[in-house]
This record gives sequence, C-alpha cells and structure tokens, in this order.
Amino acid sequence: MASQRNAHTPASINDVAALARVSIATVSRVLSGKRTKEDDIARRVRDAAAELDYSVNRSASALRGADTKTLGLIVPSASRPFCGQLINALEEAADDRGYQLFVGVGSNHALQNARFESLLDRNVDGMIIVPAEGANVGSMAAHHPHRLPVVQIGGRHHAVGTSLVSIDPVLGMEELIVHLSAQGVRSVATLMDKQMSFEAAEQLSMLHTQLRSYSIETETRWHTICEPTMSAGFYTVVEMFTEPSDDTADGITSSAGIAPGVVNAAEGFTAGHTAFDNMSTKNGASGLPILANRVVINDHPDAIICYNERTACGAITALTAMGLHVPNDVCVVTSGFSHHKSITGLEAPFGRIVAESLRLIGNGPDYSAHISLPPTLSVQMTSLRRAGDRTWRNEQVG
Amino acid sequence: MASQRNAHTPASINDVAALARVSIATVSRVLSGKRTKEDDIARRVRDAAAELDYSVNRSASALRGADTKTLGLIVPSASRPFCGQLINALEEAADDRGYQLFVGVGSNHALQNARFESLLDRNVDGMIIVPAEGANVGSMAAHHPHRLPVVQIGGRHHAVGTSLVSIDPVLGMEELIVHLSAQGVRSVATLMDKQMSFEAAEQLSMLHTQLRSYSIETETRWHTICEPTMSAGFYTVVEMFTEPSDDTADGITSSAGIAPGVVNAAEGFTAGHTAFDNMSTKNGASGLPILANRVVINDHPDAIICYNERTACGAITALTAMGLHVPNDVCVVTSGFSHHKSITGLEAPFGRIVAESLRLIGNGPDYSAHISLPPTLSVQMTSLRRAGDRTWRNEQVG
DNA sequence: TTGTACGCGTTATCAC
DNA sequence: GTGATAACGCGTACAA
Repeated sequence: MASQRNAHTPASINDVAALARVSIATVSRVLSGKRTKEDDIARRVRDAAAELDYSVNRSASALRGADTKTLGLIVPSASRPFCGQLINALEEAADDRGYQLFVGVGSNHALQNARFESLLDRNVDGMIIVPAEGANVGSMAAHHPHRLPVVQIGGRHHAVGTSLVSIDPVLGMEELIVHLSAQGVRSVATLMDKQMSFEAAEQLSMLHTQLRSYSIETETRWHTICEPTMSAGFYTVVEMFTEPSDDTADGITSSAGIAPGVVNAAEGFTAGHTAFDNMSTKNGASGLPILANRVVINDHPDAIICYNERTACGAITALTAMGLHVPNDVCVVTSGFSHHKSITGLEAPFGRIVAESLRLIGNGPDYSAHISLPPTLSVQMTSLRRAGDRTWRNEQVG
Repeated sequence: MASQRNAHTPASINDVAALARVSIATVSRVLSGKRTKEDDIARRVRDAAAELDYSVNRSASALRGADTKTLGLIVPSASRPFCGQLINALEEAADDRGYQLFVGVGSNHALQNARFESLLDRNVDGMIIVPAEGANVGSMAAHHPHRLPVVQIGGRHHAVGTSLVSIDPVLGMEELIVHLSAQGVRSVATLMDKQMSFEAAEQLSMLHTQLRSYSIETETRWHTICEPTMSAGFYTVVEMFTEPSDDTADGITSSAGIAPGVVNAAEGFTAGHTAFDNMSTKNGASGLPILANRVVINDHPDAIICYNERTACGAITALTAMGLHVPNDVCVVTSGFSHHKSITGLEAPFGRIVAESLRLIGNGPDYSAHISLPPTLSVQMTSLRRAGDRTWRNEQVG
C-alpha cells in the first residue's frame, strides 16, 4: 500500500513504484541509471515519476548512499572580484555535474577552519578553498581524520594530501612580453610592488630573460618600486619621463590634458580614495604644479608594466597629462589581473580552474596533485596599437 | 551493542549513548537542547560526545526531522559587488544561526528558475533571491506546490505569498540632501539616467521637494540626463560649468590639472573602457581641446548629484580640470551605491537586509511582508568640507 | 531481471 | 524525565 498522497506531501519512491506497478528497487535502478534497458517497465517508471512530479529525497539518498552531491567552497570574501568570478564559474560547472554548492566565507585562518568543520559536518563530497591571508589549508585538512578531497586555489602553503590549482605568474609575464613585442614595443619600464613577494621576484627575473630574447631595451632606472596607489603610479611615471626645464613657457602645462576614461582597481579602494585626497588637498584646486616646470625627455620607454590596475591608472593619467598618447606613444599594461577589462593585463582561467578542481575531487582523496595553469592575456585599448592610429599621430606631429 | 568503532568511521548517536550509559533518545534531546536540565546525565552525554568527536549526521537529521538547516541564495552574478557583499553578510548571519548556505547563480529567469528547483530538491528551509533582469520570483514560487518561505531582495515584480526586502531610493535621496545642506551647499545640479526608471522618477520628485524644504537653489538647465559613462559625466559638467571665451590666453587650459584619484564604478566596466577609447583617440595625445577656449561661469551649482559612480568620476575629473576644488568649490555625490567607498553616496544596509530576511524565513511561509529599508549614507572626501580647508583655499584665492 | 527486506542515523511518539 | 520503538526515503545484498 502506497503512502497517503495529497497535494501537500511530495511523492516518495513508493508512490512511483505503486503507480508503475513495479517494486521500489526497480524504480531506484531505473531512475539512477543502473538499469540501461529501455523497455516497457522503464517507460512506466519514468512516466509515473513525471506524473507524480517525483524527485529523489537527497537527504535520504545521502544517508544511505556514499555521497551527498554537494561541494563546499570557502573563500576569504565573496566581494573580491576573483572570488565572485570563481563562484560564478564553479557554481555553473557543479550544476552541470549535478552538484550543489555550499559557500563559506572566512577572512582569516580561524574562520576558514570553522567553515571547514561545518562543511565537513554536512558531508560534502569535496572542498575547494581559496585561502585567506595567513590561512593554512594543510592544517585544516590534516587536523581531521576524514579523508576528503581538498583542493586549494592559489596561495603558498601547500600540504601533501591536498591538491593545489594555481596560476603561474611567470607564464603570465611571458605572455605580456610576447604581446608587447608584437605591438612593436622596443623598450620597457616596470612599476613593481614595494614589498616584493617571492612570486614577484620570479616574475622580475623572468622579465629580464624575456626582454633579452625579444631584444627589448631597458634601463636600470626604469625599474622602479612604488606604493599600490594611483598617485604613486602618477608621480613615479612623471619622474621617469620628465626633467626640470628653465623655459616655463614651453612647459608641459600648455598641453596638459585629462584622461577621464582611466579606471581604478576594485580591490582596496581605500587607496584610491587616499590618492584623491592627496592630489586635491596638497595641490589646491589648480591642478598639478609638479608638471609646471618640467619637459618630457626623448629617451623614455615604449611601454610600462605596472603591478596592478591602480598604479597603471596613475601611469595612464600621467602620460596623458604629459601629452603622450596611450598606446601609440607608450603602452601600459598590468602584470596582475585585469579585473575591469579596461587595462591590458592577465585574467585567471576560471573555466580551467574549476574543471581541474572538479576533476581532482572526482578522483578521490588519494589522488592529489599540483596543477599550475597559465593565465589568459586580456588585451585592451591601453596596449593595442592599430596601424592606422599610429600613422595618424605621426602625421599630426609632422 | 554499539556499532563497530574505529578511527575511520565517525561516531554515531549509538556510540555516544553507550558511552554515556543512556538511551539514544536522551542523547538526541540533550544535544539538540530540548532538555534544559543541567545534571549528571547531561554532563555525561556531552562528555561522551566530546570524547568520541561526535557530531550529528545532518542527512539523517534532515530525513527524519522537519528542517535541513540549509538556506538557498540565488543571485544573478556573484561578481556583482552587491551580490558579493550580500553573500558575505548572509553567510555570516546564517552561520550564526546554525544554517549553511547554498548559492545558486542564474543570469536570467530561466536559469534562476532552474536553480530554484534544484534547491527545492535539496529541501532548503528558505530561499533568498536577488532577481536577475527580467526574472519573476512570483512565477518561480507559485509554480510549485511546496510551501517554502521565499524572500526577494530588491527588484520590481513582487508576488503575494513571497516576501520582499528592498531599499528605498527616496529615503536615500533625502539623506543626501540633508548631508549636502549640512556641508553648506546652497545650490544643486543633477546628472540623471538617460533611461529613467520609475524609481529614478520618484527620486527626482523627492529631490525637488527636499531642495525646497532646505532652501537650496536649483535651475532647470542644471538637471541633465547623461549616458552611464565617465566621459559623458565629464562633458556634461564641462557644458554646464563653462561658456565660450574669446580671450584664449585666459582660458582654462592654463590651469588644467589632473585628478588621478578619481575612481570608476565596478559594474559594466566596458563603458569605462569605451570612455578611455573616445578620449584618447578623438582628441589625440595632446589633452582636451574642448577646454581650450572656454571659461568657468560664476553662476554654477555648489554640488552635483550623479546617478552612479562612473558619471561622478567624470564630473570630478572635469571640475578638477576646470580648476575647481572638490569638495570645497563643488561637492560631488552619487545617488546610487558607493561600492568603492571613494565617492559620497549610498550603501545598502546589508546587516539589516539579512537580519530581516532570516526573520521572515524563520516566521514561516505564511508570514510574508514587504520591508523597505533606508540606505546608509557613505560620506567620503568628495563632499566632506572641513572648515580648515575652506579657509585655506579662501586665503589662497584672496 | 525483479522483488523483498534490511539498515543508514536521527527524531517523534508513546508508555512508563 | 526517560527509554523503547516506529518511522523518515532510499540503496542494495540477497533470494527468487
């Protein structure tokens, strides 16, 4: 006898079995795909399920079966562009494979560890973690006896037994150089992070190797370190591109301009605010006296590689103010991520990241690996020289 | 007899009951808090649970009990700042209450509806939906016989039986006017959306009422519509603040400056890119000819209300280029959200949004309501006049 | 190939 | 307040 059926209680496997005049075991086998034969029985079962609007109770399935078809994702903050895009990509890929995504947010190791335990209690089939600053994924996973596939996305402290999917900054630098070279760039300057990380040092090392192999010139004084603010990028570039002049009438101010299209990075916008503050109060309302008695030198680089979008914005603003055209006179790119798709830079290959992560999780907890992926080059107007434009400018000048 | 215990299989309620020498029913009652008395039995149970590292199997609990302690959140895109911040706030509040958060992403009605059904299958206790453009939450919820608390965040099409938590744009406008008035602003201009929505029309109506009650002047020609780009904001403000001049030597260009700290909005950065493109190619490398033969008029507004961060950036850039100080000469605010905390504007009250949403869900499916919350004012440098600064500038000018 | 029966871990019900 | 037991819905070993 089937259970009491009415509109307010969803159908169970018993109801489907009764309607299809088969046993619940057959229903289970047909619906789970373990019975491949396509005969009258299979059809009756499917029809009955459709008519009753039946869907398996995942709680019961999880209780009896081996997996829950759920995945846990732990991020430091969902409002970080990287994490938001990762959620988008991962949710879609998980849905395709019949998985549902639990999201946990933790801005430090302790919080992420707490989320890790909560998700462990929910019997997730796998865990994907973007470690917070200072968080140690290894210690989260090792502290628990459960054997669960764990994939770490990015970050440094990698532990045995957990997988790591990361983006190779060196490959990214290589892509940038190749692109700049293809644009006809002959000389390159860099704005680097004041607190240089291990990866940044690797990048810089790679840079010089690449520059040599593409016969791109560079000078020691063109390699600068600068704070991660727009104004720091601005001043650094002005310093690099100009020298003092006695003839004030011929100064840059006569051709000073604005680049209203320059954009700022989304992360850490406090710095952007600070930049505005500094510029407007220190110099009053009448622009930038720093440019008044300076002239652009002839011997300046063709391209500038900035370590993030903010400093690149400052650089573009400075170049435009000095009367130099971006990208025809100077290309500006960032060796970091181009979140806003406004400045040429790198993009995380989210499709591949989630595909590899899900593959590793599917392979089980004993199959761990370290996968390093190349970032994607995102070409924008700040480095895309078109033949026509270049000619046009040359005509203007000549 | 308790189950076979070893390090690889987690403890069950039977193991705890055996160790504490009580029945499994008592264990369940103590650990679920349905038994408040704090005696030896309660202590024994808790100690046993701790020793065995026991935690309830949520799948079994969900199967037998009434709820799953899970919540579903459906957003159009996790990389939208609003959604990212909502996830952050909701995840924390849910965790506090012992809930785990499922996240679904769907950029249109069909996808959101598919996620809705998936989460329904997972037996979530409540659903929170940020509707995508054109998505109808009512039709998702109504199409299914399940009676589940559904809360819609923002958006237009509200359905009976589901709750709606939204942010009142009119209250936001009021807060802005009060703030500007307190800063000594006497006259106001607006940059409004070209495709004016119903909310925007309400806001504009409210604006005029408020301006009157605070004796703030305005002129018809100061109320403009403009595209959502930085360059549109730039040109609109230039047009509003200047007039043609015959005396080229006294033009604005002699005091043209740069505001490298201006920032752009995170949403739809394609527009920002387009702006850059236009500015740099149309005008060549030598700045903005548009300013060359124009002078700032005396009769200009004290403050500009822009409808988003992008146009506000353009406005700030234009003002700075014209030699006007922000905020001492002109305040710039946005009547939209200030995602980057760089321009004075509004902020969604995420704490209250999630608190109200969870309260509505806790009250069950029959308790639906429409809750309208005031946005929070986010005061930044672009409108914060300090007495000292103003005096300082007056001295400079005098 | 099909059906029966049991067990998964928990909570609700009922008798004490 | 406590303990025994039934039930939740499903998957699967085993018997037919």
